[in-house]
Amino acid sequence: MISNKCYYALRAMLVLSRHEGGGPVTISQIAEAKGIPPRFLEAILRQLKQHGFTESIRGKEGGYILAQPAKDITVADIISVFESPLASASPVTNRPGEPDVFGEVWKQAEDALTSVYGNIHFRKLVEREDDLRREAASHYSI
Amino acid sequence: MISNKCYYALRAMLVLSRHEGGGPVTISQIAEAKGIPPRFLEAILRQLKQHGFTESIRGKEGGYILAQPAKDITVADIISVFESPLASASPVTNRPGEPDVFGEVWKQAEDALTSVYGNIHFRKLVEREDDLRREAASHYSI
DNA sequence: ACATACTCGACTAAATCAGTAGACATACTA
DNA sequence: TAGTATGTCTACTGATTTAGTCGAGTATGT
Repeated sequence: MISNKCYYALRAMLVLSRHEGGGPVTISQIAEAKGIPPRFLEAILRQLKQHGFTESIRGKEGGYILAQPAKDITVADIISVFESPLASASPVTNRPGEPDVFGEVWKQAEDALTSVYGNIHFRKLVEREDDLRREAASHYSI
Repeated sequence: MISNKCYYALRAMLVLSRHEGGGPVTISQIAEAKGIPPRFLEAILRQLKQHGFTESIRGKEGGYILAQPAKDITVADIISVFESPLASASPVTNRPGEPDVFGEVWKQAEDALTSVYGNIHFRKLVEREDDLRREAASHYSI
């Protein structure tokens, strides 16, 4: 299960990706666009910055921009900032001598998720968002 | 991330699968074998019973047995008892009119996990556990 | 009757999640 | 150099979930 915080982060990254090449986008603009509590978003964007996915510009005309090209940042990159391991790897310890049958299961699951999340970058998501908007519009015009 | 509770459930099911065809196994035996807090395990086995994966026999010589053949119960079956959706589907609501770009992503992730967890049944896990034990034993005898 | 099991509902402590608040630093502009 | 619009940092708080625990019951075999 993806947390609220992580989902906010993904949607904020989507906004920044859409503005790639344009000027910085402020916290308030993103918060407004996506309906995210601004003070919470602030913490999220800072965390993304610490992991090298966003850059910030202070002062008037400031805001946030992407620190990397949108086509190089994947959903997996962002998720792993907020959710420790992609898939499981339980905290409880087995009995001494108990064979770890599930270890391979978790590994397979993690690989499966990585191959999904790791292949979706934000450039693609922006395009997909455009498509969805067009679909929604044409739905009424037919 | 798989919770402790769910991981306990999986390991308990492994014990029951190993005893498939034999008599019932008591809570204390399973708790002892896997190092699970007994009163907690009790709740877990009851929950598994309510979902049709275990059966209980009361009184002396009682205990728990599988309600279905071990080869028909998958890891996905057990996980979905304890963790609501296999993959995400966030609780936060989008802005009205905001296209749901991530919906398809969650769906792909869920499918990927289902195809991993849904293809591992407990008969296979028991065999795998045997293999691991043999490997560990041969490691010392070489 | 008695011992050995499972059954049920309520309870609690600790951790995590979701979000808030206040004081501060920086940068542009007049 | 004052003012305003931005991001930065640390700490805090309430709600929810997780991980158990407890006490009093119910069924079964001998």
